[in-house]
Amino acid sequence: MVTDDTLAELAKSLAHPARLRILRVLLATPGCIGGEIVEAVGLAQSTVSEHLRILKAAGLITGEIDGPRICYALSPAALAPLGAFIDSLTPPPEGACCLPAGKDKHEPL
Amino acid sequence: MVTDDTLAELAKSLAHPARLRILRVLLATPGCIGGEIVEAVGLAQSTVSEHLRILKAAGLITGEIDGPRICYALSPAALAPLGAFIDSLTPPPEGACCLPAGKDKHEPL
DNA sequence: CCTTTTCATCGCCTATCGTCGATTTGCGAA
DNA sequence: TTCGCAAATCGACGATAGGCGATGAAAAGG
Repeated sequence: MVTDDTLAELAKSLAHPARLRILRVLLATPGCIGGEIVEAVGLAQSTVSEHLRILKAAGLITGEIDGPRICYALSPAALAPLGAFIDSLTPPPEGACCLPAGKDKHEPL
Repeated sequence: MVTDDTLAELAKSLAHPARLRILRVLLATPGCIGGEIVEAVGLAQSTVSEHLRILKAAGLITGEIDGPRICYALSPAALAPLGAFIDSLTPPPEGACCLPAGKDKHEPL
């Protein structure tokens, strides 16, 4: 079972344009990149580092030390619960919203 | 094209346990419910109303006026872009993270 | 008409987030 | 050892979000 709290944490980690951009950059870059992420997002190095920390804490990325730099890689599996939740929402309420029977809305007491 | 900003807004609307709970209640309730949502989430009515406003602003739910109450219904289609993004992330970086060739990491300048 | 019910909005307060510059740490190279 | 680079951490700031009670507005029913 995945708690709402866990799901919310996951969603929160995606709830910022800079973090989405980082994920895109990571996805588009096959190998290992270092400070190029900083240039790609256009924010201060410390800010990007903080976003990377958040993504790492959420399990969305992993960081391997590679000499003087750090190698970040995606761990998309961490998002599976969130994807499953979104999928579970997909079934639309086909039976109209309120009491399709007509106008006798809520029975009079 | 869906901008990172749009995606972030979508994710932000999911980034709170109370809102997830509201969506679950809406999903589990076939017809129209009113203030039962307030009881279900266990927060103050004004707080729930605010969360509902956020969900409505994000397009995740719709509200129809039905006499004295409001009929909320899911609009899961709004989440499609976010689901697509998560899907697009799914392909894992199979070619190992950093320079699979071995130890001659970054060529010496 | 007035009453009741239901939801939205308004202030107000606290907690968390996002951002930055500055500093510290870790590692390879000279 | 010392230097320089890359990344993380720290401290501080303003902005935003989340929570509440109180109030307001629309509609059904007597």
